[in-house]
Amino acid sequence: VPAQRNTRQRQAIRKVFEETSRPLRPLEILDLAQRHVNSIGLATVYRCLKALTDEGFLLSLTMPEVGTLYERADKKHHHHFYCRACDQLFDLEGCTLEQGGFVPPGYALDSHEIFLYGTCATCSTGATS
Amino acid sequence: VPAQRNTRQRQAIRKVFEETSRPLRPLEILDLAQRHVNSIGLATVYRCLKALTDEGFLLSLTMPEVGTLYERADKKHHHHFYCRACDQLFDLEGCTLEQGGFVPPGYALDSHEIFLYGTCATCSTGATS
DNA sequence: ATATGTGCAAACTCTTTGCATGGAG
DNA sequence: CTCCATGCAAAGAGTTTGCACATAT
Repeated sequence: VPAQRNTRQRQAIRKVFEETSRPLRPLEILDLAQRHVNSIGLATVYRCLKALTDEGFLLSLTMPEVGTLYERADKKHHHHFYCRACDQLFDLEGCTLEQGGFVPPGYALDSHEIFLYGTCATCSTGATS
Repeated sequence: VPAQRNTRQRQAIRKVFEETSRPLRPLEILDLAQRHVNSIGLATVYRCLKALTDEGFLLSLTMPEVGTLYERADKKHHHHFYCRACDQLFDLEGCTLEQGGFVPPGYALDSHEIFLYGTCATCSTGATS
């Protein structure tokens, strides 16, 4: 990770995530960051999001039907619940995969998606690529 | 669902999915469909995919890092395992959410994503929209 | 015969990149 | 003073849409 300059733009984006814990879309981030540095452009937002993700401050999250969002990386492992009614994303405490189907009381579950990433049996075994 | 004409293009796309059970990307579908009807265009592929999804023949699946894929809707409920090594998507038997962390033997799990969709407690309770 | 489906190209959205200028170190 | 980061605009991917023509019914 090369050294990062502490520009006003980068500070502004950091501040946005210090002010908000919910996952944010790039355009929301641009809008919120412009309140601190009004000349900031979308390309800079994208570049900073990438840099902040690489340096471990942010995590990116691509949610089917919703798009790509960014959130702080220092939250503990969790998953997300998207409410189609209010178009908002909620963090879920704990991990459904480990805990067996935990959904907060009062939440009505329509559907779910589980994606697993790794190495398949064939690739694990022999192949050096 | 309005009546659908049984065009050669639509037949070709149906045939592609009868020949392959793994999830396919739009460009792969175009390529495979062109073997049956070589004049078919990408816009038609997209329109047919939408129509075939609406009529329940296909399901679409947007996988983070991988993109949007389509697969036949008549498979039983399952999830997917993406192997980063071979860039292939595998169907998983059964549902991890219900069965508690099932991963086939030999598969090495790097990471996972779980997305839940529905209505949150607040929206469930009062609000008529 | 008639209206829906198709093919092409243009439009759109989201994201990335090239280049000249600005500012952190 | 030097180089990295920024802002803008253009370029790319992926997907959708307008329009004239083809074709299933």
